[in-house]
Amino acid sequence: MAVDLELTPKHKRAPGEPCCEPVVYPEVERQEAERMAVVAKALADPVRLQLVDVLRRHAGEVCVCELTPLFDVAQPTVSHHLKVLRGAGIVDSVRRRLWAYYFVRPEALEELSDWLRS
Amino acid sequence: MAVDLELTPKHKRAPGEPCCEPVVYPEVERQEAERMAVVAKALADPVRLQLVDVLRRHAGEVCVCELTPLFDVAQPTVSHHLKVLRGAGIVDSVRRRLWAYYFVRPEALEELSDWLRS
DNA sequence: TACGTAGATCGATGGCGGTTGATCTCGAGC
DNA sequence: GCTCGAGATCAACCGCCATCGATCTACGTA
Repeated sequence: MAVDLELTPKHKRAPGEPCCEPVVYPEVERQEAERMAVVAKALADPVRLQLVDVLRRHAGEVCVCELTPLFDVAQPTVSHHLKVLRGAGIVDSVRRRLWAYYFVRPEALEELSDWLRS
Repeated sequence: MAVDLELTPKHKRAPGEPCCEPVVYPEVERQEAERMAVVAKALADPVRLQLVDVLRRHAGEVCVCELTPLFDVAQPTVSHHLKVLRGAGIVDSVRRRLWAYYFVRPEALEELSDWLRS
């Protein structure tokens, strides 16, 4: 029936042949995909995403003592999340006197942002 | 010393007081953060990110039989990743005859994409 | 020196996630 | 009805991750 050919034109094949030619392929290379996956994984937690949101709205630095009380998690947990974000290159920090100040590195978000927008 | 006041003007306080007023806050609500975190988590794997990349470059549907050979993982693994993406609302699928066809739901990426671009 | 505080680290726990071989389901063709 | 293929599901393994109490370190102050 002609209907079959219209629905799956590429899959008429002899028995034993591979099901279809590889006509599709990813344009993003594996290395790029791995880099973006690292950033996505760092953003894959509501607390971390809100931490980045706070830091992005402040061009300068934000003291950890202002970040900790914003969330319903203990202080070691916030510290852990900030460490994960730093490990992904999304934020960095400086220590001055008693306090630690975190700030965003916007370049780290560019690749994923561009890919999502494309 | 005046230097101290310049470095941490907000942290001069009486003993026992909280370290600082909450002058910063996330603009993204927890619910939005949780929704975006779900999408980010779905993209937090190189195989899934490349799967989405392939599907986004095809306005229509792509047969699973074309997706599976693109990656160095077993068939159940690809099926699992597609299920994760479907669970996050990023893709959907239809079955016709023997084959399953997947396609992207671009709306699912909009919120995260807009937040990253903002 | 002694004490208090900011924040990072440690250790333990419980749950989630990626992977795969085996199996199951469903449709097609003989 | 039988067989075969596409793809989803199952079961199991293993490693990673979020969380938090306890502890540690560095600094400031009296």
